[in-house]
Amino acid sequence: MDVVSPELINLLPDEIMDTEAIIAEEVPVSAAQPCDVAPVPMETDAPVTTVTAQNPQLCATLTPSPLRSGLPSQLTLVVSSASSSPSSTLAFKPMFATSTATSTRTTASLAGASVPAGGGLQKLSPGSFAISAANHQIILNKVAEATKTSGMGVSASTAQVIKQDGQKLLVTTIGKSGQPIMLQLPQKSVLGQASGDGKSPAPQYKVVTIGGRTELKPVMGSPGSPLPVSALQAQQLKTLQKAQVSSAAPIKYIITKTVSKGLTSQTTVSPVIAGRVLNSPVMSTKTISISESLNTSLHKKIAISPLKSPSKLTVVSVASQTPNATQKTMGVPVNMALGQQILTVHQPAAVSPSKGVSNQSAAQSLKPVQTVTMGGFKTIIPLATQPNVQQIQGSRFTYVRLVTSTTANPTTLQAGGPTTSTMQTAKPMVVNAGTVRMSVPIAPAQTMKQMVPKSITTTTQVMTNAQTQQRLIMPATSLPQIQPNFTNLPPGTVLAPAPGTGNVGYAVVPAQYVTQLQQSSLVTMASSSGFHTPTGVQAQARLPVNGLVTATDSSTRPRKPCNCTKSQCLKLYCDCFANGEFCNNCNCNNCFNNLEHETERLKAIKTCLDRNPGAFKPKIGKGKQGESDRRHSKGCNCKRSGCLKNYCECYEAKIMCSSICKCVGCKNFEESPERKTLMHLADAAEVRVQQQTAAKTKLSSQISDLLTRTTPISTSGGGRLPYTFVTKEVVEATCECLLDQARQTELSGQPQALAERLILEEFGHCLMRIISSAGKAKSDCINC
DNA sequence: GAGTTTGAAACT
DNA sequence: CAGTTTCAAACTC
Repeated sequence: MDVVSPELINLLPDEIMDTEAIIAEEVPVSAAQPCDVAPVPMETDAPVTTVTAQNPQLCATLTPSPLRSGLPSQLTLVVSSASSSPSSTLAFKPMFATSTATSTRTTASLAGASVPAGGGLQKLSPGSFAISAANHQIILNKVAEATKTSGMGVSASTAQVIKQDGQKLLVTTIGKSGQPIMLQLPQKSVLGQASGDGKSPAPQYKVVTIGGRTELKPVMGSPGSPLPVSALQAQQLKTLQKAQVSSAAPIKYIITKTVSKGLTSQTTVSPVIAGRVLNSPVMSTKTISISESLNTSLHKKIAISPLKSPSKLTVVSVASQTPNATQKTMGVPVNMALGQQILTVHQPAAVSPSKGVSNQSAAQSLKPVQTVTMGGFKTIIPLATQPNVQQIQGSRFTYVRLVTSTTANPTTLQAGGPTTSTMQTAKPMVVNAGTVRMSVPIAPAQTMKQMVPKSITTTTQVMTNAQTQQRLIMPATSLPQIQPNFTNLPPGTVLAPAPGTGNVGYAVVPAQYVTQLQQSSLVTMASSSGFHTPTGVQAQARLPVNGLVTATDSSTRPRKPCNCTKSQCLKLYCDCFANGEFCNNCNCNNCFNNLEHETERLKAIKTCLDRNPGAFKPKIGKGKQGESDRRHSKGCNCKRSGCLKNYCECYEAKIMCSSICKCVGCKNFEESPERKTLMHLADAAEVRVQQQTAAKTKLSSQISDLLTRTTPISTSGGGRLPYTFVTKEVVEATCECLLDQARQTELSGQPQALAERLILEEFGHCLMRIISSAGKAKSDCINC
């Protein structure tokens, strides 16, 4: 039973906790459902996860698991294995301690009696999902909070892998936007390395988001091990895509992850527009190589946070590790599917936020794949492909509601859901069982764990009942809830489990902080466990008007640190707070603008919103025609600065004061000579700075080049001779030699051509002597 | 770096 | 809504 902090519950918006709509979709899973019989729900309004397998047929349903504790998660795959290994079960445990019992229960609940509880599953890693070839099921189970990873008694020796030749696992999720996600295990895929079978071909795990196009798009990031897409898969994909409803050309990502021999993996995130992979350099296709080892689990999660811009996309990837070396684990990035699904982004309509329809109702209880646009915020991050993810979109941010899979019953599920299958030939099993339990941040669980110093305590528990597994049980007591207006919450805010509250509770987490925490998490994990992660999948993708996605590292986004001393950074005095960001690397004192004080922070946000519903809305509204029409939403009230100092918000924003302003003695207007003078000065200063910077860069380059080219010719040691040997005296001596040579040739009556040649030869001799002397001097210096 | 100025935010 | 206070950034020395 999960315990929710009443204090946090009070702060939870109703929208977040609304589960009624989801409950209706909650259906048990019929494990006996044959893959070839189960139709594939294609309704885009419903979350559909389809897993198809090739040789042997491997059909599965995925219910992407929520992140980390408190994020009930369950990923279920129904496997039709030709090899029918009696006990071939594979358990992928999530990075966050997933109890063995939980996985077992999940398996039992999904597979019926075919898998005895606690017996059939082989735990390869702390719980992500399990594959049971015997009962034709693959259970991807990421249980909600796992308080303890260890103690599960999982033995690597018992772990088994699926070794069917040519086996492929295709997981396709189709959502509202018609974006299938394929999880593929091609070529004798081995989903586990725990067996230590060195001869087994490198298992590959592939997650692909396909755009609206009918053809399967290339997958990147699988060097040396291309993931073949069989005709069947292609057909399935085509079928899926034909069923897609989305007419718009969505911007999507293709994420591929290849796990090679459980040692390395690469993840590539490529923005895709209308199913087309954008190879443009500016698209910042990100490839991440992540090391994995047998005793480490790689858990990747991708979070999207729109941040302050309607079209911003924050991608967070966290690699974590199971320190318990006694467990041979195979990090199967179950969350990759989740992350990728979240990552799928629709191209928002280029509409000014001011034009948008304001919907104060904020979050809505929607079908898992339904998105909500509010406050004119046109950015859409469709979670359509995510069966258990819902989007709650605010004016400047997007919430994602993760739907917890309970006991997925394909039959019931199909009945309950609008999904339909068009992949009969692919023999897919579709499980569309999702129950919204809570809105959770897209932030990685590890990140959240890292963020929250208060570790999950015993209050967080995973439901042991198979039917209610991973559900979050909310307190029966009716608690007053704050209802933060989603349209007015700080931009980029996502909801995160409150620290110390386990699976429940929410913290308003600025999107940027997700990446901030991500960075720190990576560092922490790497340093603590020796797990080296070259880079994390984190980027902020911005969706400009032209629809192209440009990924920028959030770390590069400048932000001035605040210096608050009395406001605790919980008032709009604090720029960080006002911008919806956590304080990070600030100089503030007694800062409460962090996750450790998310309760206070939520209250402060609520207070601000009560005082001013638009408190977190940008002050500088975008005009219809660009910056020329930008103006302060409220106008300034300057009295003494003439609106020509940065005290003035208009001037600071480099915009003119408008009629809205109540300033006195304003000089910040178009024809103002003072303003023009200041502008010219500012421009000139800027030019000077740029020139200086360019000059310094050029000089540095030249010096570096010079140092490089001064490599001695005659030095045997290969060291670089100091160019300082070419002193003034040396130059003069050289010139004297050359002049002397010239005189000699002139006196001897040599032709001019020959004279020039002799002079040049003399010059060469001089250089050789200089180099030789320099080398000797250097050698002498070293010897002494 | 300390002190002052300034105007937005917060408060009454 | 207006006046006052608080606050932190901008600015000056």
